[in-house]
Amino acid sequence: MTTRRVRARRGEGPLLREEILRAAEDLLAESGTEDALTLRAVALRAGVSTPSVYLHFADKEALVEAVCLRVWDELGRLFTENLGGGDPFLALGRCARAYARFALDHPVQYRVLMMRPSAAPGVPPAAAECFRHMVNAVAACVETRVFEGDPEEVALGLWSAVHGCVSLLIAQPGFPWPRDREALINQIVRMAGFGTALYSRLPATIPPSRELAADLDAFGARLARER
Amino acid sequence: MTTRRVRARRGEGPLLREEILRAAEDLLAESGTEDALTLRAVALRAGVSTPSVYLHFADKEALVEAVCLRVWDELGRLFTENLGGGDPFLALGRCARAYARFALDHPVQYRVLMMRPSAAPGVPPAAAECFRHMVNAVAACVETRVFEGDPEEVALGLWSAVHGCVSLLIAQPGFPWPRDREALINQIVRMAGFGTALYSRLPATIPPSRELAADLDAFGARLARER
DNA sequence: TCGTTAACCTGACGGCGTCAAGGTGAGATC
DNA sequence: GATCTCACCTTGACGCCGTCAGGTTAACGA
Repeated sequence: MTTRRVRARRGEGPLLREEILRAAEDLLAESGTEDALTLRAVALRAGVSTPSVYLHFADKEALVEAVCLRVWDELGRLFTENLGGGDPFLALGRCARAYARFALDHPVQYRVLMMRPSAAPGVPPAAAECFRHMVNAVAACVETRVFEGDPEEVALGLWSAVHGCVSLLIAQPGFPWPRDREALINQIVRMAGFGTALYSRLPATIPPSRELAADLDAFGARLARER
Repeated sequence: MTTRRVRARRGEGPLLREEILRAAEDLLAESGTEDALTLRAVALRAGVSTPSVYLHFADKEALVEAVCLRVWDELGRLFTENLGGGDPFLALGRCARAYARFALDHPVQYRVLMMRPSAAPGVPPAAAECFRHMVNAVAACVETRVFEGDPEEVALGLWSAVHGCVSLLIAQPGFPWPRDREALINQIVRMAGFGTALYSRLPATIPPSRELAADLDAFGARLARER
């Protein structure tokens, strides 16, 4: 759309904000990289002059951030969906998988918001809500004693693990990744969940590898036998 | 240094490459962000005209990458140091901690190389060597049976966990991080290590949270009693 | 001394984010 | 219906950026 936009009527100025966001969103979807989001390109697409963008966004950074933030509402929905009920440990796992799937479904937006030096101090507002959800879910796991310690710290650890996996998948597609991404995510989520549950219970000095392996074998076998 | 560089003698053209890298390195260290690495600024600092940079680097991307790659030799050294000997599981832990420390010591370089869409396909050469080291270390752990499965896949999982933690620390300083970074790293490393060791041994369906917690308690207690 | 050529420079191009200033037309006012 | 007003948007420019085509300079071999 290079046709000139008709001027909004009085009191309807903010409409332009929405149209600019739409234009930027489309541009991002088509190009697949945020480099395509130049103010000129966005303004042209919205049928408006370049500096008009400044009527609704402080600078380019604010525009890009706003564009990428739009999809994060979806993530909030995913969290509340998956944290619904049932066993809190399983709920947390579902939640982590949903997070990973979300990130891989929106790689550009995820990169912009999570893998760049954030201009504003503090947590990105959208991520803050998700984090709050997650801390609650972890707290529920602490309640059932599957986790121990400060829910915030534990949540940060779990978040780190999942974020690490998806961010590497996004930024380093050249790594020797296994075919099945879903399986990899599952591996990470289980690793993080069980690892968190286990490590706080271990004595300060752990046995040598071979003995630890045998002990873990026994534990796994016993767990399998019991049910 | 804005003084003009004296022209290199015949056959000593490549010297300029080194001086440009030095200038860029200094600029990066002083500013703390790769945005300061403009070709003009680097060239000025090196006492040379802007297009002269192109005599030794294909484009800006190549220059920035070369600058950031310089510190990765150090990481290779750290790996071989820490993977030296002793229990392979412990060695892997030392290695992961060294990796994290390295990343936090060189946040800009780490971000540029690991948290951006890599232009070149395949693993960044410097990271590839580290990865090879890590796969070997994991293979040693598979040897002692503390880990199971394909060493490459397992290594990717461990790498993901540590990378996730440090990349979040670097890109999201506003998160409610605990005071003690070292402790956080330790938590992540232990989580990843023990989680990887444990999860492959568990039955397909795991017990509900409270029972799992009790089982893990018992396991931890038994392990503590045994030594 | 002179020609060759490696080493480097000049000047320019198009594109970028950003800003100061000006236009313009829809709706209120008379 | 004419006029005024000001919310909405444009024009034109600035300085910076990466990049390139072509020219200049000086170290060396003959």
